[in-house]
Amino acid sequence: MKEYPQPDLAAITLTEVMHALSDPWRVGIVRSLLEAHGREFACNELPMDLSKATRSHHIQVLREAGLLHTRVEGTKCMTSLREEELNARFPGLLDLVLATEPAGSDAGKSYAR
Amino acid sequence: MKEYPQPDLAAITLTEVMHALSDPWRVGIVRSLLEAHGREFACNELPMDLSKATRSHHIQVLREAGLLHTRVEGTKCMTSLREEELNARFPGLLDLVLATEPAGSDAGKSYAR
DNA sequence: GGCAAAGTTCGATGTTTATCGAACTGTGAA
DNA sequence: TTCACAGTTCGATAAACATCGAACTTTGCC
Repeated sequence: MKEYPQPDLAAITLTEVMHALSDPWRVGIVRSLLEAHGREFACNELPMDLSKATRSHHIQVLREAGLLHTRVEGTKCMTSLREEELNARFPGLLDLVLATEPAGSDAGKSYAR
Repeated sequence: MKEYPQPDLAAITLTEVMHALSDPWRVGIVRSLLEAHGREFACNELPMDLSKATRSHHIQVLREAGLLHTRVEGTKCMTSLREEELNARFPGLLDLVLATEPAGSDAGKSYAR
């Protein structure tokens, strides 16, 4: 598979990270990863009702904004949160995501739009 | 002039507020208001190199996302940050804006793109 | 080799967005 | 009332974005 270049977090602006988090699906992904406490996810493990292409797109946006790390493992690509780095560069950001309850707070497994 | 309806912050999602802050001009406005420590600004006091129409647009986006309060005073409209409410609803958000230095950190008075 | 599984890339499409100038609306003052 | 000032609203335009199905690429496995 491909290589996954990781941007240097120092070069990411607040605006860019905010843009990455301005989509409900993407906030949902970050929240899931936060709640999973370090566990990695394969793309299609994320319970989103979207096509493969769109899912891949959202993960790419998050990766390019410095939020995600992706490791290739066989045919899968395991994705995790760059938690420590993010806490250093944008202190309070992840806490905010975790503390702010999702829009449709009835949602259980799969993300609400 | 018009009335300025204020949304209830409880109804604003994290995604919406993130979207409002996903533009460099708008982050600049919020940062200015934060640094001004409670002082109100008239629209055209904000040192942005944009047309009146665009400036008005950005302020509207921020207002509709619950970030700004606008008070009519004569022909001007004085704008301020809903600081306390925001700290209650999105704890850490404004600290984050304040703590994260602007992109072009050489910028002095007027906002960098 | 042949095949399935997991992602990515490639158009295409429809929606949203930022931006502007121009026209409009109130307000206050001469 | 006439004028200027501060904002808003209205097209219009160009760029960015979300979304999908289809085609493609890698990898692992039989």
